[in-house]
Amino acid sequence: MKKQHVTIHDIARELNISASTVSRALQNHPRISKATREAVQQLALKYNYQPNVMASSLRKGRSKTVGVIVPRINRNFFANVIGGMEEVLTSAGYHMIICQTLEKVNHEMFALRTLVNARVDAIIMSISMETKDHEHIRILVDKGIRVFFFDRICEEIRAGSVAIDDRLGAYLSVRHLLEQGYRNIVHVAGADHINIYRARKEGYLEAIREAGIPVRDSWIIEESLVPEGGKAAFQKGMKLAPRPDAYFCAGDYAALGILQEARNRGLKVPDDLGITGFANEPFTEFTEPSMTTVDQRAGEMGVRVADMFLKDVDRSDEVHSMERIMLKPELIIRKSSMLNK
Amino acid sequence: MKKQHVTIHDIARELNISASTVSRALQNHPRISKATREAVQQLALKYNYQPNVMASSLRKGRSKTVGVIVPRINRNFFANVIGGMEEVLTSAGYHMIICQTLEKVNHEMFALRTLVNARVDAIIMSISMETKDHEHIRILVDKGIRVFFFDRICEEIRAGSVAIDDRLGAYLSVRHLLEQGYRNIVHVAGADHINIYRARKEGYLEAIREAGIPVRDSWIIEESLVPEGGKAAFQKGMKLAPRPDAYFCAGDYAALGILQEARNRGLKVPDDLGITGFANEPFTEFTEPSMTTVDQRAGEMGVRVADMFLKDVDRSDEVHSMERIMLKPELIIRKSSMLNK
DNA sequence: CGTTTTTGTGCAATCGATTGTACAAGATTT
DNA sequence: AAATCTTGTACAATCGATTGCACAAAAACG
Repeated sequence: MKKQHVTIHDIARELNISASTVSRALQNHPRISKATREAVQQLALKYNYQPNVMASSLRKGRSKTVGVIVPRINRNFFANVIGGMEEVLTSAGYHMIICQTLEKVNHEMFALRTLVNARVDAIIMSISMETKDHEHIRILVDKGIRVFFFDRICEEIRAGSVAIDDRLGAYLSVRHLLEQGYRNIVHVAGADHINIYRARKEGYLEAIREAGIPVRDSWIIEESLVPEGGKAAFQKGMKLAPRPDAYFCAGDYAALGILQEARNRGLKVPDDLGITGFANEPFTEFTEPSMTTVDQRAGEMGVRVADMFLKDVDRSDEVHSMERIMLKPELIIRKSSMLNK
Repeated sequence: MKKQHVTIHDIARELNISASTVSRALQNHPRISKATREAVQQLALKYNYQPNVMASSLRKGRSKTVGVIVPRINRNFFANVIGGMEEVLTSAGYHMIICQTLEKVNHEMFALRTLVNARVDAIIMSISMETKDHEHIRILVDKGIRVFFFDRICEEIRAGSVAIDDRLGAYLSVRHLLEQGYRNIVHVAGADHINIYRARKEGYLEAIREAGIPVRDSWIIEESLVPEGGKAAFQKGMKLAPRPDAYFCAGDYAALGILQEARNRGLKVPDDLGITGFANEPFTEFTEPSMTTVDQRAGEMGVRVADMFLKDVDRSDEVHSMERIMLKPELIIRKSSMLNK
């Protein structure tokens, strides 16, 4: 096991110059003579010198690291966002430290603390399901820590964010159902305190109103957006009058539950029942029938929020941006909503 | 914007003691009097003191950070492994820096360099598809950098690893097909230089041999394990005699391609054709018919490899472990392979 | 009571890179 | 030729935490 790392001091010693000269030579400082500069750079290359990031970070007060907080890494959407961020950040010389909250607010607070503690240059996050109060985030923003949100953003806090237009996505989806001829459309909604679910509900309402259909509160069923939630919603839907002929779900997994339950009850999709989901989870392409859903452009979202951070980094600390980007969602029409009339 | 961080010097000044005493007090050094210790700890609490990780890392020569290299973060399997690692590492006070190779060997080399450069305490990786030569990894191991592999391990290098028993998984899957009465089983294989695909092929061969069926090379079709690869394999299969009655695919996406192509050709699954995949991708549960596959225990794999690292960290540098853990895969039997004879 | 041991704390160096300032030698100006 | 400017480099402080060593004061010992 050899000495692990070459330092500027090693190079300095070998060339009989000072470490500061080496440091400057490596940065192409104009005051360093061409001869010295070249000698240093050559030797650095020869020894494959790599600056110690920790030392440099300590001195410069920035770590070239971005903290990322997501509810779950293994959720397709988040994994895709992270993938997008990674490509951008890595090529800009940044690292990502990733934490998951598992939807718990105390995990979220812990993650924030450790990231601040690690002196990350920014935190990019999507808030947990449990997070209703945002004080723990606001405190950091007030301290001058750069925070960016994606997807599940927090409107009360002055911070940059990237999300898709959930309202539009929902609106397009419901309008599509209406165009197909479905009339009695139930909305299986997510928790109302999360902005994205609220926006989806609003998009639903907008489309329904626009079609001149009266809005009935009992047609909005809030459930956990998992297959079981979908099944529960289906049960509740069975008791409604008139009988629903379509379900617009705020999540694909809930839509899947509806699909399964409909099959169990002998209802044919899409003929007896139209179903649309939200998120374009990979499985939606392969269900029988394949499922209409809304793509959230996860990869692009990651790229955009990472870009936003990078643009911001270069500015002075005082003008921390708070641009709010909204991506257009894409309605993916598949068989579960195609009435061939 | 307030001063961002409290340091031991701030605490020292306030208590009129030296920074070194503060440092020791915080570490519960026995030489520090109870009175001082308590005063320091109280003040630290009051100001919410958090040690500067970079400073401490620089001094101690370890960063409390683990580098993770995966082909793609957004692949379900890898996202799950990472999720498992995260839970273990975070609660042990470690961070994860994540890099993806996108299956490119030059990305892999770049990631290794930046991670070494970031002074991570270990690198946990799954090698890229393109990686055939392992010198760039061996060099690091020889330098004393701790490397652990998971899933796509590199047998030539002395390093700890966690993988599932791919051979067994394949064997169980093919034996299951045989038990169901399928005889002419084609194997859609992955790239042979990747250990896991080789192992799956061997498992297939073992089951076939055990059943007393002659092994025919043309029945092993190497393809890219995506739906299109599956379709291509299906085409090739159509030309074989006798006609295959089942496909064991080294990946779920290829199995999906076969399923789709079979449907296009009017073949009924599982009656006319049995299909099994590998990986237990989420969608396999929802295809029609649902797909038999092998679960790779991704989350557990992440937990185990992270644990292996943690156990190793505490030991002296000289006895770097190279335990090789093999997890038992789980055959998930679903409809695509259930001949109800 | 003098000597040894223990206890509690501070000093200063260290990790490696960065950067303001100083300073000498050479180049340019007047 | 003296004064000024430019060029090239080194010194030393800094970022914040850690740690070997020194040393004084207190305690324990013979």
